[in-house]
Amino acid sequence: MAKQRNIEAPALVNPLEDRLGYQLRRASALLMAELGRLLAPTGLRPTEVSVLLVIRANEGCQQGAIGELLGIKPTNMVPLTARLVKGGLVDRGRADGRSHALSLTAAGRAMATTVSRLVDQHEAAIQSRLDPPTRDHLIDSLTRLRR
Amino acid sequence: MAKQRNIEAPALVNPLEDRLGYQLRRASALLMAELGRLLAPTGLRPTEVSVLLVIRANEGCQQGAIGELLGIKPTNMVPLTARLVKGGLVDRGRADGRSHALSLTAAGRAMATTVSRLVDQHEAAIQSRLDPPTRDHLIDSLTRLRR
DNA sequence: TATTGTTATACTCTATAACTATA
DNA sequence: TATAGTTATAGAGTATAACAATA
Repeated sequence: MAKQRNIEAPALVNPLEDRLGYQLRRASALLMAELGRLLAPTGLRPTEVSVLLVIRANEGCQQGAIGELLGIKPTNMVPLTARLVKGGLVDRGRADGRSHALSLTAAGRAMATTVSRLVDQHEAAIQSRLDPPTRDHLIDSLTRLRR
Repeated sequence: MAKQRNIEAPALVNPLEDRLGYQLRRASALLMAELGRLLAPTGLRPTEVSVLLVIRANEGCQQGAIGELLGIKPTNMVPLTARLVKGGLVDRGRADGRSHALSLTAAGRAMATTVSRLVDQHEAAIQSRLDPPTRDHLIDSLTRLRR
């Protein structure tokens, strides 16, 4: 006799499907995981990469300013920048007795080029799932959502 | 003499502004934090709430099926459901010697009503920042992004 | 006194590996 | 042998509180 299986196995109703918060969370988690895998060979995590790219765009900026820009608390910026400094990617100059002026080392600039390319590659992969005007509208909506 | 301050204080350039992954992550983090604060008085976290609502919509479903629906690994479903059972919100019946049939207790049903209302309230708050057609388009795009 | 960064610590969510019990 | 659930553990990211050093 046949095994009578899977007749309604994946037939669960998802009551969260039409929630923006839920879809946002799922999509974000998926993309961050993808990006994480893409960045893994560089030894950097997505958050570290974001800090590295902000420093490249703002040579000599302060640690706290980066955190403010990226929504990372001062407390959490400490191990983040420490790891970049330890990895030889970032220099911690002195701006002031109490603040650091962060800049990229030569290795940091090379790494920034590499990871920037990987991020571009990931964005391109996303675009293959979404037509360009939809992508732009999406970015616009998300930015507006955050104010 | 005036203190000559803040002349270029918040003037950092954000090179990630036009990245979908970045905006998605920031928006998601913001919304989840908001929802978390809104849910705090109930003693439940966002993830637990999502499980509770899935059980309400699928009485008697299995633990693993919920995880599959929500993208939560079996390993992580364990403490999640354990906490709901311990809180008297969920009953773990037996479906099979090896699987559990999850259902809501009376308290669980009441709690589901409460948190469902809070989630609705949060979604409404989001909508006030986004016109309805934009919201619908956003949900559609996010859902499509995930396939 | 306010600012910048730091330490210590805890929480939430997720991830891997190895295991038990049942089918 | 495959399936459902579990245990132990680690990691990434974020949070609060208390503190030191400098301005």
